[in-house]
Amino acid sequence: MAQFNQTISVDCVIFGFDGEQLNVLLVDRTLTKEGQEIFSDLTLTGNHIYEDEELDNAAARILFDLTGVKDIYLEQFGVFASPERLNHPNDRQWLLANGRNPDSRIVSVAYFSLIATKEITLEWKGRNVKWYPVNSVGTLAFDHNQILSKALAALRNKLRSAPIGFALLPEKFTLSQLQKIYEIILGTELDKRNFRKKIARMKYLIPLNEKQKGVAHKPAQLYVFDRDIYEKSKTEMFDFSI
Amino acid sequence: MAQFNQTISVDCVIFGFDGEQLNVLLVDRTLTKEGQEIFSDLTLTGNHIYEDEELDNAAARILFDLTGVKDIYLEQFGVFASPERLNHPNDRQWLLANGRNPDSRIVSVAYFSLIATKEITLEWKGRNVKWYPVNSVGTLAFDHNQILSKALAALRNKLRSAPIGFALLPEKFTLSQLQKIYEIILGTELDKRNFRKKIARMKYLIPLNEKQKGVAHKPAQLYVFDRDIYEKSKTEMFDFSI
DNA sequence: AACCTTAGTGTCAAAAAAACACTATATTTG
DNA sequence: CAAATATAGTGTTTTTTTGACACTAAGGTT
Repeated sequence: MAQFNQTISVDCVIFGFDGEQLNVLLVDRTLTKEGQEIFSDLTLTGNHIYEDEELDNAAARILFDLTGVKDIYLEQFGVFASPERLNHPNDRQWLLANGRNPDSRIVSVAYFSLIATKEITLEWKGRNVKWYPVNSVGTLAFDHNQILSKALAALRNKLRSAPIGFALLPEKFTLSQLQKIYEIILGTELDKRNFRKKIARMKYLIPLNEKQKGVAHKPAQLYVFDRDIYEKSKTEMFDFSI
Repeated sequence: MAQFNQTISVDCVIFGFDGEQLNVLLVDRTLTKEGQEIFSDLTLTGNHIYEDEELDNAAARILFDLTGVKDIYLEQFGVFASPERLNHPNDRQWLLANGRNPDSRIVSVAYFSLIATKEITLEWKGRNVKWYPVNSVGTLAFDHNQILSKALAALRNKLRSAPIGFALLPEKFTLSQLQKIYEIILGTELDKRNFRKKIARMKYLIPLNEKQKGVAHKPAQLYVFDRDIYEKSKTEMFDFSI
């Protein structure tokens, strides 16, 4: 059988939470030529992998280059390799402008990641990378709308079965903040008392001897997420569902 | 950034159920030279993709070549691309013997699939392809043990949330056969009455005016799975969990 | 001091899950 | 042909989980 070589890239759907809404990190690849804007649109963050690099490491590297943070939650959720990936009039032009062959298919391994936006500062390095609210993302380049949509589905799925929401919060957080994450990602309102009943079962949620300060209302108890306890409890049981 | 081209293959973890245990389709790539066996070991079924082929189509093609059956349940569950994929002393030799470059990494998109073994006859086409019980699979070539293990996890996960078990049964089946599939794949015993209570809710499970014949006990009611009703009910609700 | 805002807490009803044992009907055997 | 064997099929009770629901507490602000 004939054997074709393909270019493989890793695309990261980086979700960020700012306390109010869910955002996604996008690259503005607006191209200007002699002061004139040729086109303007957005892509997910991504890059090629090195020849001898693990896929997971490539995704972590891309994330590190953008955020300067390591050990971030990352999960592979799919591969995309449609030959008709160029779904936007600009795509072909952009590939040519970047020295790529627009006729070679790009196989894209997709990861999603969660970050508390306040915990990091974006390292732009000349690229135009910004947070955009997930709800108001318009048309993206290539098949990136489809990838984003699958990423959201995978995120929701995962959030129901594993305590990944903590990655979107600062180290110390309140239960109301945690609840808001569930509400925004899952797109439903949750009952405060029922929510607290459930998370009371999670032994890896540790209350601190510390309260919120400087808020114009009753200060909330602060909690931390104990990863060690979680890792141990994982083997014992499967107790997380909202 | 430098751009490396990679060989992409699709690996299919084809699960088969024979009424008793869960099997997986493996290729025996025993190599003999001048009548002497050089080595003997097993791999998952897989192949390269064509240049302009959708990944899903490539997986379906591989499956069709082996089984002669189309429209089989297939699901992508991961990508594997460790540079250390050659984990067996034979792997390098085998790649050389098959005209492949053992130093170029193979990126492998993995699918799993479900088949009722009795419904098909394997089309060997000169290759040595057989069913092996999942429980007693030994060391496989490359990273195929890892892929198989992830496939099983994905299968269990999927079985809990979607009615895919029917793909492992003949068209007409009994509730006891269905229950056995759940028990064997999930690795737990299920209560007969509770199981039947749950599946009674599934409107796409249609009882026939037909019973088992030639069995030395009370003959069981036969059922069919109505895919159309299932597809409709999917949009209405999410009612499948065992 | 009154007000505003979010934190925090318990009960009851409904639904779902889990435990549990006997009768029915076909074939096979003695 | 009577008994044995093997699996089919069927309801009730208890326990657990879920979902609905409303008031007091404690800070800061006006």
